[in-house]
Amino acid sequence: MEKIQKGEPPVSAGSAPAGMPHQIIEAALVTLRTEGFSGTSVRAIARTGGFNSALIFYYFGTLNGLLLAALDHSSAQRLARYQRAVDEAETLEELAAVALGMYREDVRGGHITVFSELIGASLSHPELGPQIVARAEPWLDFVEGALHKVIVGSPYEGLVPTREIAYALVAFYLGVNLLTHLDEDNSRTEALFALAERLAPVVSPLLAGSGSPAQTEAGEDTHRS
Amino acid sequence: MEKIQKGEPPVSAGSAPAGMPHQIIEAALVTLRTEGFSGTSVRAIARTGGFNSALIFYYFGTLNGLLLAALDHSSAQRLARYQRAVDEAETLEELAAVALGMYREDVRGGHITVFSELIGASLSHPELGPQIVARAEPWLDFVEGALHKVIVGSPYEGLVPTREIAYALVAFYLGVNLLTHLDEDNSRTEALFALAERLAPVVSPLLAGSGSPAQTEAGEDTHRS
DNA sequence: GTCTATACTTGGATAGAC
DNA sequence: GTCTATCCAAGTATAGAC
Repeated sequence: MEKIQKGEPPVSAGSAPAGMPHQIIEAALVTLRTEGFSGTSVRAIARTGGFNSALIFYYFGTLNGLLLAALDHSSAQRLARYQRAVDEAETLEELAAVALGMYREDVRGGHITVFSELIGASLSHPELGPQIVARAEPWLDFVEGALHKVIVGSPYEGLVPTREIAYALVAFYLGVNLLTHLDEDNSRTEALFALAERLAPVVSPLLAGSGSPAQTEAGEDTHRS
Repeated sequence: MEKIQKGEPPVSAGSAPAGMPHQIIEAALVTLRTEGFSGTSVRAIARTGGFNSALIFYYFGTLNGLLLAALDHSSAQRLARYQRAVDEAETLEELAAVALGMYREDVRGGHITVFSELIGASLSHPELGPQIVARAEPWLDFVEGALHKVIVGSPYEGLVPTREIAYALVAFYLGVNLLTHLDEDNSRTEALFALAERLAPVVSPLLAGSGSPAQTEAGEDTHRS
């Protein structure tokens, strides 16, 4: 019903570049970035890539299938690259710099745009929702790993709910990207990252082990559970 | 060309409830929430509201015109209500509680969904972008005002770039809402707000005037600029 | 002021020729 | 494997009857 039945085409989401399927994925990404989700029709993608629209159904079965494959493709590439950058960073300052670099690249390349578009789309196409959630999970792991790097060894180790904070950061990153695309000049977001860079050297020594972390000095912890 | 030319209909975006136009706006909001942007066609709205689709063009000229009017309507209502709630809050703890209440209400009512949908849409319909930006501005002011309430009188007064932080908070709120709609169970976001409520009593005393704000105690400020 | 009918365009998807 | 031709559903918008 919702599966392709003809000849079992050779591609399942997230494979290596290989001829026509790869060309189609690239065309889908370009279209998604330049036309947005609602402009990304089968016909538009085919026009962008200069191939016939029937090929999309031959290789990916449905338009959504292609879109998810395209998301996997761009996601896997970026995740691997960013992971390397984070691995090399040691201090909070360096991590902030890495984040700024990621952000700039994502804005220029429109990568997050693709993700945001599909999230927006999944609001109206509920069948996409779970698929998108699954694809956000690796990014949560990624951010959580980066958090661990700066927390381990500090007095806050074990006290900070890194999962929750990772979730918050991903949400923030997504929202910033959405808002950035509305403003033609990105001055506000740039100001934000500049602020983060200015703040990092201030927060850093705290992590290095200065004082007692989560301790209410006033006797105010009335309701604990 | 892009303006209505027939009879200069009596509604311009953001007016008070009045018969048919108001009924159309309500139908548009319901459709936006239940079907998402790409499901919110003229026909779908008319079906939802039980009126003829031609009325949309009569009263609002174009579908986008209606959508923006609908956004104005829901936005103005919520802003006024939330402003009252913030006015009554005094401490950081109370503000966190207010934020949680806003969030829960926005999720249930799908208000932010509407906003997110239109932001997503403006990626593919660039002509919408500036209109959406303009409609985000009052919310920035709102959040900045709330920030001032907690900062004034603290040692951080004048040091904290409230505008940037307001921007960050709005972005975060938007991202959280997007992600929330993907997860059928909102446990993660709830955990996040619970964290904020637990954290507020910790941060609060700092604002009350404990120590020097931006001062590295370790001799580690090697690179300042 | 409100609705019916319809013109026109574009969308996803398939069948079958090459 | 790739392309042409086509079906059918849905979209925006308008003209004109009531």
